[in-house]
Amino acid sequence: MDDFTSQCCSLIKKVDEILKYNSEWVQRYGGYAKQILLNEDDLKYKKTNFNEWAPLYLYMTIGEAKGNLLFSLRYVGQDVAKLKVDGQGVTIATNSFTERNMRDFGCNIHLSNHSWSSKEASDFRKHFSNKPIRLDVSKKNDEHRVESLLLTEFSKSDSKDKMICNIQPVKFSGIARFQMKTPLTSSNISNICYEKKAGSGGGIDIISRIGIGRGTKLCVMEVKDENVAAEPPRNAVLQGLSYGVFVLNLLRSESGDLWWKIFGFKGKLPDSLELYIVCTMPSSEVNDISFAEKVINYKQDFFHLHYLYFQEENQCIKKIETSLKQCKKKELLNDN
DNA sequence: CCCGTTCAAACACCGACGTA
DNA sequence: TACGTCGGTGTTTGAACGGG
Repeated sequence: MDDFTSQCCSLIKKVDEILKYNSEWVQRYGGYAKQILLNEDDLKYKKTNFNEWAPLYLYMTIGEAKGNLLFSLRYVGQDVAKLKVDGQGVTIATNSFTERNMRDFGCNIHLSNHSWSSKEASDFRKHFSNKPIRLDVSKKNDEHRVESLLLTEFSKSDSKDKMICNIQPVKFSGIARFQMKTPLTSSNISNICYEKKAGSGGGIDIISRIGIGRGTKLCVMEVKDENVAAEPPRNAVLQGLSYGVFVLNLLRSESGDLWWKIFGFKGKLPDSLELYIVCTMPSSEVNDISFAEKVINYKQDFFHLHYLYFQEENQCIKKIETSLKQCKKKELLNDN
């Protein structure tokens, strides 16, 4: 076993112990799952009342999905408004985002429960469809922006202008983008902590389904907005792996079959899972591919390690280099 | 501002594909 | 073989666009 693999194994063991020692998540996440599934039909119905209009995308937190079913509307991954659907129809409110909308996107439209079909709401959508330049120079939100670009790319259902195929992001009820929160903080790999407070743990950047047909696999992607020596790809793999250990524990917990459903699978939870862990970051001059296709056994399940290096251009993902073979386009496979 | 036109999103259906 | 999931195609619907 090479050094990196043994580093992975000791990390898996450590996270496994943390989750065993702090078992309160089992009940907590079981409760989330029941509430989210109870709300599923309501959420789908609410969505039939309006269209998602690029480049504004619908998001929902776990809290919103299990509670009030407010949609978050985001531009380049940043909250710009909340949508509410009730007996009165669809309404949009910018409430606490107004100031940042002005500061970051030059948007001076203030909405407080305006109708989705009102002139004001239409002007608001139009402002963002003109692709406003981010006025804020700090790159604080760049990871959210990059995540959003990747989600838009992976969500495409037409392979003609899709960089890679057979990948679809997991969304609540197939509708709202979300971040799968974990009870772990893993941003510092050498100091993984447990978080009891709901919503305070680290989130899985992108959780997606990969493959075609019955054997479609779940995939945890750890996204970085930079590919620099201080945060090398291997660290992203380790961070993704720590979240992966949580996902497998969740799927093997008493609410595992419910979460399998939430992740968008219609069939039975498999007896043995293959969970893909993908380091997802911008291409560098020499991309680290040393960990590609490593398989690590964990109880009855398996982790598969992969990379996905991308280039962007003009707010779009333009080129992807990946070890995910099942995602490669046919014409590219035949070229070899 | 209204209303017909145009365009993009959503939907319904089904074939391809890969797995149990 | 049966089944689950992605994506292709054609149609419907929601919202933008533009002329008057």
